[in-house]
Amino acid sequence: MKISTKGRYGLRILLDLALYGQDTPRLMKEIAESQNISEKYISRLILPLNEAGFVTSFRGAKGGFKLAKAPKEITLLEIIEAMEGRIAIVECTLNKAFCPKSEECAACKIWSSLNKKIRKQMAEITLKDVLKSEKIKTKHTSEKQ
Amino acid sequence: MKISTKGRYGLRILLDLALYGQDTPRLMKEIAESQNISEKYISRLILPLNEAGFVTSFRGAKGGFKLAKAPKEITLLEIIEAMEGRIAIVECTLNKAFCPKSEECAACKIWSSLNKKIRKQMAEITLKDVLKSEKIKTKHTSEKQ
DNA sequence: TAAATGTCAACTGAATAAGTAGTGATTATT
DNA sequence: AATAATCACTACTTATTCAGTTGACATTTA
Repeated sequence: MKISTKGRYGLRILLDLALYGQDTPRLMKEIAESQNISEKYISRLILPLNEAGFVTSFRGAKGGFKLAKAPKEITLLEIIEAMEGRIAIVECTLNKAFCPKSEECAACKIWSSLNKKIRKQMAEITLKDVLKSEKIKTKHTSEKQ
Repeated sequence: MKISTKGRYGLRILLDLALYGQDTPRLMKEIAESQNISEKYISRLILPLNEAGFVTSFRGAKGGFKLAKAPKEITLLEIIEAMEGRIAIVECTLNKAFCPKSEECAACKIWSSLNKKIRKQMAEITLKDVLKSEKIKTKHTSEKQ
């Protein structure tokens, strides 16, 4: 029952872009330094974020990344699922052919229902909410998002 | 974001006891056969369930296990946490010294809040709920196993 | 007292996750 | 057009965790 580092880093990258990448594109190098993640690893992690439409990439000199959507339009669920694939707390939620015994299936129903609730909770949290708690901490600095 | 087999098997064992172990103690061997798990593995998995007070063990000949509580008194949260330890979808929920950067901490707040919600959801589901969906399925057969 | 049971620790193999290395393609600047 | 800076993608290595087995030991009822 853990969110992988992929998922966690995905959130941090988007948070970083929301904070510092609104005007000019933000370099992977900058994200890497700011977030203390190797540049190489960032370059791998940012790919699915791009694919999911959360960031826009600008190639060439003066290139980099910008957030492609408003923070309130990006949910935690979308971020995590972009990074880790669909959330399924047990296998049979995704793969129905996974249950051999009937008892297992009774349990499966419960797992599925719980899975649905968890995904719902995650869909109700947006990047903006994360930003908010970030801002409270740094509110003196008269900074924008 | 997966429930481990330990947790899943824990639920299945309790479900099995709730269904078939109410009158006479149920043998590990029987649980093992019914649930298609090796007897040896069962013997390891049932330990934390015993420790948590969900089952009572009877030693010696004619021994075995019985459910120690009413199904409605056993929550999914308790079962999983007995089997896997406290649920913490990210490490810093348990271990505050885990956050080096401020951005991480903003994220941490969100993770903690989500973690709390997930645990709440799981605390609202009891073994009785699982039993219910099991019974609906097998109500024609007037049979067990 | 012996057969049947539960308790416990140590170990092995498999699967997954985390992170690195390197190569190629694209594009703004000069 | 050349170049330097960027993103895009694949293959690989290492570390960690998970799943399950083995086997010795302790307890208890018929």
